[in-house]
Amino acid sequence: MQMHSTALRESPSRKTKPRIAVVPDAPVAGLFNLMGAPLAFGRNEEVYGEGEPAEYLYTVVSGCVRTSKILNDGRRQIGAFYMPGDIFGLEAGNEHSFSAEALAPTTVRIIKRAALASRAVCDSATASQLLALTAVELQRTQARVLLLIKSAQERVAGFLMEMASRNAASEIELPMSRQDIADYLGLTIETVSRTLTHFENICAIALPTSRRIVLRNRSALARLNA
Amino acid sequence: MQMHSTALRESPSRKTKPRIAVVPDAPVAGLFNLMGAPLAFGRNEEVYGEGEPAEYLYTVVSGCVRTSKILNDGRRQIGAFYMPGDIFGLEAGNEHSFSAEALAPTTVRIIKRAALASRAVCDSATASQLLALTAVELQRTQARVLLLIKSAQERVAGFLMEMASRNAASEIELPMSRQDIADYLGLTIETVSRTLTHFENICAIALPTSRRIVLRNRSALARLNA
DNA sequence: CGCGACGTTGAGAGGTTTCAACGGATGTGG
DNA sequence: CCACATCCGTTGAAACCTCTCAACGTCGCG
Repeated sequence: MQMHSTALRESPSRKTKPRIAVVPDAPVAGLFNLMGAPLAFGRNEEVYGEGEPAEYLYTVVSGCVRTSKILNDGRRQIGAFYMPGDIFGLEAGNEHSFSAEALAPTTVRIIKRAALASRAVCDSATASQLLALTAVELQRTQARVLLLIKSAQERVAGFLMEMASRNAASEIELPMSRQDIADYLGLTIETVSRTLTHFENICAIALPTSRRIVLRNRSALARLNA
Repeated sequence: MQMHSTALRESPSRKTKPRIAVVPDAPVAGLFNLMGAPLAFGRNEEVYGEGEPAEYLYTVVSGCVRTSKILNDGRRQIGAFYMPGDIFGLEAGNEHSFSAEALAPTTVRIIKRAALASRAVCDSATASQLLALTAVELQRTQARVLLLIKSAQERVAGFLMEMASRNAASEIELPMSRQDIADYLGLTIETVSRTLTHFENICAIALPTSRRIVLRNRSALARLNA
């Protein structure tokens, strides 16, 4: 059994107290007119836990959320990263198969699943939006599978491209730690770090800060991504 | 770039001519009352191709289907294996992102997506079945991600458990080649082969034939699966 | 200043791939 | 019916990649 990852290095902190966020509406599906008031979470604060009943759907207003799961051997698997406008909390069953934590100070808005479900029964627009949401999630997960069968370089390059595609800009501010990236890509923190400095050495990227990445040569990255 | 996989070793054959299958209804969602007459495909015959418009949904009546995709570097990625009762052809967009081929002589039944979509607008039962179908697909893909971050042994063990869970019996007849398994798990054919013989050596399985696998010690496999 | 969380770098061990050869099963043609 | 070609699966040895263990550097903060 190879492939080490974090075993709960994160200390769940509840330092940040909930506050009301003043942020323009993110580009979410129309059904989120039904959303309640914004909720705020501090860094590493848990939005919901694995195994809890999945009562709500969430949309990120500001900040960033990761979903994760601890395997029985202690390794951690990241489900996904959600940026402003993204919706998470969707589940096939009635309870969450991942837990969700805020990567940074984050505000989300919630909607009751039950309300959505009952609405979907008569309102086909709501139903099709739910379907579309699930389909998008499926597509992302399939893209992830495509990454995971590749080499470390390709995985990291693919990850950078994915992050860049959300920002449009060529400079990315990563909200997650190296450990998060490693657990997301099924690599170790050291391999991620080494790969990034390798990319810097071949001038594909620049690393002004460890959390800030400038894409110098996108086509080179795309080539590495194969 | 590590990790070699097949580059189109299969020769698409159209030897088998379509015939009518006489098989009891598989345990599929109720909406498949709308299904057309059974269609038959021969070994390695293509059901649909990547990039083609996704006009139909399919359900496997007998046989087995794999979905696959050729990456631009020639490697092949298997999307999934579909057994009798399974439904495939679901797509987020309007065209297939994978191609589908019969692994063995196979019969499927089809339904027009457009018909389903228009029906879903007024019939919320149909809509929720579609949603459930997509959710199941999502869950399977997430399970796949969980496998892919693990070691070769764990992947193969997990694959065997997955196959066994569909058969209930402790003896599995694999419809797919070693290469298919390798491409599904992101490993090489040699690693898959070696891992299987290793499992045989530790008496976790028996291999009467290369395609036939007897599970001798499920808990040992589950442990390897971690 | 010193501590702790985070990130980088190095060296060695281990796992998986690569390249190669072999054996068995299947199907075809003589 | 047998010889042969082909496909599929297995096995071996060496190269390569990633992990593991360890040390060091940086940053923010009490």
